[in-house]
Amino acid sequence: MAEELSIPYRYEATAQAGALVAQYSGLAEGESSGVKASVAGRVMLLRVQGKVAFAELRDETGSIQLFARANDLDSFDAFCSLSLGDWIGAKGEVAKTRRGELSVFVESFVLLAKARRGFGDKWHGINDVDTRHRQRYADLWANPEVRTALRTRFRIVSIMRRALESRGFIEVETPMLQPISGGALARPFVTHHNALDMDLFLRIAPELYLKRLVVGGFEKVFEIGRVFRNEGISPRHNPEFTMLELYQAYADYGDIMELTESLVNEIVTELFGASKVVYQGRTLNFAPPWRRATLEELTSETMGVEVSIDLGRDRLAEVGKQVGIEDDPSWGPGKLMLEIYEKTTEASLWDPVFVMDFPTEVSPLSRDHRSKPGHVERFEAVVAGRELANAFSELNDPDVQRERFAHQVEVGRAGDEEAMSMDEDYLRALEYGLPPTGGLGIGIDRLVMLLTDNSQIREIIAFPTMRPEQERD
RNA sequence: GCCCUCCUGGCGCAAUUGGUUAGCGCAACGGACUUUUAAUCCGUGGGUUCUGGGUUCGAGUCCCAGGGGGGGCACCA
Repeated sequence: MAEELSIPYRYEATAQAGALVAQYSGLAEGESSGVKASVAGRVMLLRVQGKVAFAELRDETGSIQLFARANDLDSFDAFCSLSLGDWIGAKGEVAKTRRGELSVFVESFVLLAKARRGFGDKWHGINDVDTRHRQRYADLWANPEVRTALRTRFRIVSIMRRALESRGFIEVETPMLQPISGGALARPFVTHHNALDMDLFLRIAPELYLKRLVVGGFEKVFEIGRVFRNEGISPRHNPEFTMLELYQAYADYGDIMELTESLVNEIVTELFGASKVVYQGRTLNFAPPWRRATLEELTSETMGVEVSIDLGRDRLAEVGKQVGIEDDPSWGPGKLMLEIYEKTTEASLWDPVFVMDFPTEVSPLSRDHRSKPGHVERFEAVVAGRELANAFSELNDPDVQRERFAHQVEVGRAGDEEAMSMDEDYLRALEYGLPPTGGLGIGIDRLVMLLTDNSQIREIIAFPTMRPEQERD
């Protein structure tokens, strides 16, 4: 109780560890700066040696040693009985010890919070992946690289916001609870509104609402936010993840390609000072212009023979069989083509490439290609073998959109749980007129993985989805 | 959802072909030490080996079921 009462409600540090180290690392061994500083942070190590004691204090910016002597510090005994993990504030002169370690020579200190649990082995930290993800608060301290990666994540989002705003986009918010789940092909989470006594879906994409805003007169909008998909968890999938979606009136997918490569390159350059980054031991070059090639060209390249939807369904089914795709009678040639591309080609693409002109069949919200029947003006930006972005010239003809929805409804009746539903309100919006519009979606988590050299999505999500722990005591 | 694999004190790890009271380091607790760097030295306590069954004279080790984790497949971003 006494201890609890003695813990202050605030503490004013005059310096942070990182800044002190940067400023005074030039001191000679045994030399004092003559400056007093107060620092606050967590005790990471403690070495008591009779009438002197050394502690490593870590704050958000780094670590600095605390040096305490019984002669100079009245509460020396209390200092020695600190636990690893305790938060303290300490004040004293900044100087180097005889051994040349920059330290705060503690004249007074105050306990800010007691750590009643330890942060694992002081050398190995916490290794158990289960514990690390369930107790992220401890993981973040025990394994500083985790905090570094998350900080990079938050910074990427921040840079992205600024970059978009500087291009005249405004950030908007649209419903997460939606009566109709649309804008992507995925299974939604379902929840219930009691007062309205109706089911609502957690959004799988903000797309259809953002385009409604364009109908309403917002010409350049973006939203960075969480979407939810009721699918399996894997090293690359979390049920909730963060997407950027943006829409630009009067633009087509060509404009969006230019925007995408410049936007991503701007983020990379601001983070690393260059357009090249190393991912999983290989260099990735984000410098524009990125390669542009059609889905069919790229697939033909890897197959060594011409592959396109012009081959017709039967020929494509044969090609699919050759590469190990088992045919599904509900698929048309477009879906087969996409399957073949994904199976044979996508993973082999390394440096950023715009994979263009998808089959209409698999792109219910994209506008028909201006010159290639059966195709839409859609691209995916593929980096390191994975889709990073998905974009298209938006379909703005309400009649065509209605047909596409109708086809989706059919597919859904046939058992595809990811099919879209008819969205009459969205069609009504289109009937008011959606100007030619280019749209883009970027998976922020995937981008962060690339830029933090992580192959595991869990590592760059602060609190990844997990099964609850079993109830204990 | 399917397949493979892992689960030992707070943390990191051990335990020979199943064989005596399950070891070690860190942390904790007590003691020594006035310039340490994972400080060192002496001492102490702490585990129903994920849970529940089973095989066996004997199970941390083998078998079955369940729980949780990880990887792969499927699905997707």
